[in-house]
Amino acid sequence: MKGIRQLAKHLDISIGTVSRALNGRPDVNEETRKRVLAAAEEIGYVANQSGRSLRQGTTNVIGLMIESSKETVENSDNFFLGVTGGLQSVLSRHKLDLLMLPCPNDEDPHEYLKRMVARRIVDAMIISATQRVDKRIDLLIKTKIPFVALGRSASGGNHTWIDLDFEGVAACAVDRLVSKGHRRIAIAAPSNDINLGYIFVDAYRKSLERHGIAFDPSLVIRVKSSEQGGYQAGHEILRLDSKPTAIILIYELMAIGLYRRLNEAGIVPGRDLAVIGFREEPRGKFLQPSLTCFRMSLRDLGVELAETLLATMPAYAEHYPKGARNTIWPLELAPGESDAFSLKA
Amino acid sequence: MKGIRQLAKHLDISIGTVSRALNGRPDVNEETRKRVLAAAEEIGYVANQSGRSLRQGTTNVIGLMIESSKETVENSDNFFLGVTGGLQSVLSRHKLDLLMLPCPNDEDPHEYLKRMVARRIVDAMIISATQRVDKRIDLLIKTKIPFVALGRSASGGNHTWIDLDFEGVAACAVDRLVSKGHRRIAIAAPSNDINLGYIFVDAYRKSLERHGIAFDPSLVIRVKSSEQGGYQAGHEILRLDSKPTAIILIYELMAIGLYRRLNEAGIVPGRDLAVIGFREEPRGKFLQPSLTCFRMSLRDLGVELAETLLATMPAYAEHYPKGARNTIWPLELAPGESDAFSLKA
DNA sequence: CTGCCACACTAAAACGTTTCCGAAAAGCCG
DNA sequence: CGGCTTTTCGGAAACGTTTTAGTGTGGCAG
Repeated sequence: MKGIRQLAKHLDISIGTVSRALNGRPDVNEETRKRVLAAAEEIGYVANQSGRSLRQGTTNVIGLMIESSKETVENSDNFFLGVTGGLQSVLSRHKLDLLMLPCPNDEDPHEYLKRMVARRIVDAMIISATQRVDKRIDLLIKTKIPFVALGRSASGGNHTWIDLDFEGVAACAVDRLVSKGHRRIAIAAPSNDINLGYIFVDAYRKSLERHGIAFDPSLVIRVKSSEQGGYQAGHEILRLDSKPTAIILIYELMAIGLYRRLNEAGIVPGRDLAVIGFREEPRGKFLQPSLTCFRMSLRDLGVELAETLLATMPAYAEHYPKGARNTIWPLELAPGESDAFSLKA
Repeated sequence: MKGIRQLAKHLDISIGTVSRALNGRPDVNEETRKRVLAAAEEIGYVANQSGRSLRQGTTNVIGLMIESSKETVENSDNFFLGVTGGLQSVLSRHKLDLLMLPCPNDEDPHEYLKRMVARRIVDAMIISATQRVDKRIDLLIKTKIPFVALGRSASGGNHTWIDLDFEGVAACAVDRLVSKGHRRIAIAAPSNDINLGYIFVDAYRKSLERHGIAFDPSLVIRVKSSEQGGYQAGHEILRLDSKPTAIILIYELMAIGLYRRLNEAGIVPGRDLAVIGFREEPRGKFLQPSLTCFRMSLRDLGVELAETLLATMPAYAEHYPKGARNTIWPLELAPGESDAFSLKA
């Protein structure tokens, strides 16, 4: 005999009472509840999740879908591991566990998600790397599974999402550089296919125009968000007839490759070319020159994500008043040496 | 009506037959099987995992436990995301799915694993960051759950593990530096509390002695495996009376901080001090000077992990003959500029 | 004293699936 | 044609839990 039955037998109580005692139901004598809890602890009983979720239709598990494609791996750095800390701190308060679902890179994310959802292994989902138009969102809406997307998307009506403040970052970077006298400002970003690439460059363009600076397409360098991409960006810049005096990187790791390429050409970043990165990692300030970039707390983002998600789950919504369905997550400027010089005076 | 019942009704067949058809059992007419498969596809039926695993006692899910503590996050970089690719490529052949279980950093890993195991949500486990003596291993052995540990451990008798070839790397690095005329070789590693720190430094010491070089404790710099740690290591070196001519880093990111500190002191890495890193990342070769370090395929490691794990699972062992229970994973030297100079002649 | 209610508990149904067992049909052999 | 095996399927039990409905107390108000 196993499971709750064994526990019940051992206590000479019906299994129903044991279950209610364990789950904190009101109609059980406090005295017996204590006995049950003690016995459970002693025997080491933990409810079998399959049985429980079969009956309840709920699993107490939140899924976080991530993509493990090579591209993503290189770029995401420890983004997700950082975010999980914040996620867990909120979820654990509700006895919810977090499961990361890494989509195989040879499988269609949509199909993978479909399978995971059909299995009924999670109560709610967080999906990341949302595309401009993303079938996964329609799927989740159709199956009525609570979810929140990390990354804005145009599809599926008004679902809940959180995204980084790319516009704010681009605007702030441009403003800062312009105030130091820069007029020719390059930007390194991925292609427009990736939502982020589109948004970032668009915001950059608008900011330039706000300062009355004409948008020059040749200053938009489309490269991958990696060291390799940074190196390549440096390469592209050097080939321009009319070289920029500053460059904005969409990802902080790119600075490593950029620095390398510049050094090879005898150009000193932070003196001959101003550089601003995007998301600060510990390494940003150890580069030479240290990188001016934008700082954010991955943990806080995780907390926000979790709270937003819980607000969409009927069983938990009461504690988390439904705020804005769409959140723009701010980043803070962390000045470094890489753009310290001024062209003025 | 839902689930398999609906499907059976729709086909006017008993649910037992539907189930057997779906699961590829032999005692079902090929004709009816086709009908069932077609109908399932059309309706979009996927077996409810709770019901299935309750009955079968199996979940078709492999758990990969990772720790999301701050320290780990900073150090692991994309180690796990890289490994999952290889893991999945093997597991998916057996219709097994991979689940990452990120242990909250405020919870005891042992307790967390205990909870996850008790839930019966995974059929087997991969645990990482194993300690020198690790309670989790005893737990897994006691509960008879197939598992493989990423990282050697002394506890629990002879369980299965895979670990990187720290001895080989340390020996190779020392040999290389000595052959270039270096005699005072420093090493930056975490404390002996962490298994890795102990093994690495021990292998380093033995290699030195093999060359008849006396082990000098003052050349062992105990720091964290991060940019910050690298910076600090540089700081420590500069304070030594008798300075080393070379340094071995246990982690490639440390080079960024080390370079920074050296540059601040006017010391040029790769000319005044030879530097060898550990695991190569894309960024290693973009550093200035590019870092000599050791290369490995995270994906291949994932494949090896998966195959080793499957060999320990009775249901799959037939395809994966039980080889060595303990595997030392080799790394390959990738020469760079950081140790290119020679002290000889 | 009677009716009512709250309390604490038991018994049993239900969740969705797989699998065991048996039975019907069909084919084969003598 | 009778007995045998093989093929194919249906019925029902089983997995471990939660939850509903019901049962028997005892207290309390009328």
